[in-house]
Amino acid sequence: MSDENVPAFFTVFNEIGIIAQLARSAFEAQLPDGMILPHFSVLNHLIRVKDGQTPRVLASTFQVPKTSLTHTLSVLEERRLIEMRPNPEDARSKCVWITQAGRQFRDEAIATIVAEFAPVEAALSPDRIERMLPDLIALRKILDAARD
Amino acid sequence: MSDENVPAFFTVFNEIGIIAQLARSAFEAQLPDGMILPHFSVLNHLIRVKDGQTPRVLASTFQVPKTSLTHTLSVLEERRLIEMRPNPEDARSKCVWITQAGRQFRDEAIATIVAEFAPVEAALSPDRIERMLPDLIALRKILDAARD
DNA sequence: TTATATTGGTTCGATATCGAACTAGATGAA
DNA sequence: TTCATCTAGTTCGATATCGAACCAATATAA
Repeated sequence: MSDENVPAFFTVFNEIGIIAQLARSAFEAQLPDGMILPHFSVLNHLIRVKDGQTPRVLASTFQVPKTSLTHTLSVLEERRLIEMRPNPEDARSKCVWITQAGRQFRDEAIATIVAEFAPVEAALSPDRIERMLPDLIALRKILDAARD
Repeated sequence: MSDENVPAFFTVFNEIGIIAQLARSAFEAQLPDGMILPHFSVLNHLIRVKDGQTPRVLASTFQVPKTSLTHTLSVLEERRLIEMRPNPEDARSKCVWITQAGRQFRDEAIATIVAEFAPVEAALSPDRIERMLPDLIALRKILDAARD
């Protein structure tokens, strides 16, 4: 099969995959030892959206299997960055609450990473960012809708 | 810290991360059991660029630690999709060659995945793809240049 | 009501990732 | 030369991912 038969949008996904990997590496290099992007992402989500959500809801939000999330949450709980409390509405379930230490961790991580990414920010024209964002959001929604 | 202090381009990286994850899941769902994206990526690279390269070069191309690549290559070799031969120019080193079965595997994977992604392709206007690609490439180059 | 099916979460096992330490071969300086 | 240093690749150990099987609780149907 020659490459002409490969649709052009595969190149887009390829570039996106490379960017995601590079950005993730740079991001994680600034996190303390043993902390990785999913740990940060959960804390960030609990603050930006809301805490008190169940692991089930979080797993579906992040598009990961619930077993993966169990593990991520156990690390965060171990480090006292979240608390797991019983769900008053369903005895099978739990609710995930961020702690004060968790908020502080997330804020400090952002401050560190914003500083680390300053050269990247400087190299990026605001035009480009504004131009890309709507297309990226549209693409994400299309992919999300295509999931079975 | 309030969200206004988070630079706008973080949103771009966030969207890119989500898209990469969704695309990867959809992609891997079409691969045979036990095969994942890195396996395909190596085969694809060996065909699209060239084979006979050393693991060292491949690791640096894919931006992964050499230990990760050792593992990926061992799976591909186990499945007879690549062959590792001594490097005639350096007795420490090896060269990675794709087999006929490897070529066939890659071609079939692409055919399957192109079919699977047809709905996504249909939902994406060619305009959008063309508009995004140059910006994505520019962003990737900026990130790549920012690596230590 | 009671039996069955479904759901939220964990445990387990298999594979992936990746840093540290190691081995063998290459390179370079004395 | 020869000895120290560097480099390519593997091994090892620790953690991450994720599907299958499991348990407990809820929802549904008879």
